[in-house]
Amino acid sequence: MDRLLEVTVLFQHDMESNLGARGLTVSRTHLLWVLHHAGPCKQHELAEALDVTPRNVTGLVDALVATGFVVREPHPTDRRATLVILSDKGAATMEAMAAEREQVADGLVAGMSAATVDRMTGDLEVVLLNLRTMISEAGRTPESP
Amino acid sequence: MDRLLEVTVLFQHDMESNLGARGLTVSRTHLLWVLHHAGPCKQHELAEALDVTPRNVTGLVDALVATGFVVREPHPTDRRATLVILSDKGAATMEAMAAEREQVADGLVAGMSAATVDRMTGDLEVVLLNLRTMISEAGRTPESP
DNA sequence: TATTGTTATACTCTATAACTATA
DNA sequence: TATAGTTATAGAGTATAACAATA
Repeated sequence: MDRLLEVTVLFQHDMESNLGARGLTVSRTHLLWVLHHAGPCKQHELAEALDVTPRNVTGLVDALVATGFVVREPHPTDRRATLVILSDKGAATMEAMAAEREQVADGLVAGMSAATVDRMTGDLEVVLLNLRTMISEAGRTPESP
Repeated sequence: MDRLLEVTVLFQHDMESNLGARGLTVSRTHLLWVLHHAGPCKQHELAEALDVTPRNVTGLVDALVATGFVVREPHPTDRRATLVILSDKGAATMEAMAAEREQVADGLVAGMSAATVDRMTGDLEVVLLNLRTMISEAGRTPESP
């Protein structure tokens, strides 16, 4: 199972490098990702989607506005709320990332037959179920780094 | 390949919860892990092992001393350096974590035959190689959260 | 009264740069 | 001069609590 951890760590690390080159961080990208899929959102909705406090969203959106990835607009019907919307730059970035994502997914299974990939996917599904079961059952799982 | 990411995210999240319950963080545990395997270290050595600045190690060790997981001792031959050593509490914690780790590894593949596990391990090895190749080749890999 | 977002404050991880004590 | 660790400063993510404006 150390393979899994190793893949995890490498992936994470590489991801941060690439985002950094684009002027983004993991958290901010996560927020952009939600906007990309859900469309314009209230900050409150973003907080729920990211499982983070509203205060935290304020900071992330501030940073994304400053770097031009999103814009704030007043909510049409609720004057307490603000809508967060992808800018042209933000939308283009998300498009590019989605495309890259496909490439990477293909690259990861390079040299493996479709059957093998399906098989591994099924195996991982079992692991995922086991993991979920363990988490909900007790709330244990250890260290590692 | 989304299975992989999902496993990754769940794992990470659960790990943080458990460490938090013990009064630890991922970074601090990583440092303890190095001490557990390498024995007493100079802070400089820890900085290299964790791939982090010496200044950062100072902060981590400060926190671990304050919470009683490690102690600082003068280096026997180099009076510039300090040795960081696991306390009894720290050592006991690492032992417990190592044991739990085995349990979790078993739990992850519960219901899978030994042959299936071997097969999946081999598949993941290929993925790992592909990932390494992609990283060194260019330095690309995308987002995702 | 309840909700939305903000200011205020604080903790953790991380980095660079400058400084002290030793080699 | 070079090395080990520290102080000083800064930026990112995160959290709680108190507060304003609006429902």
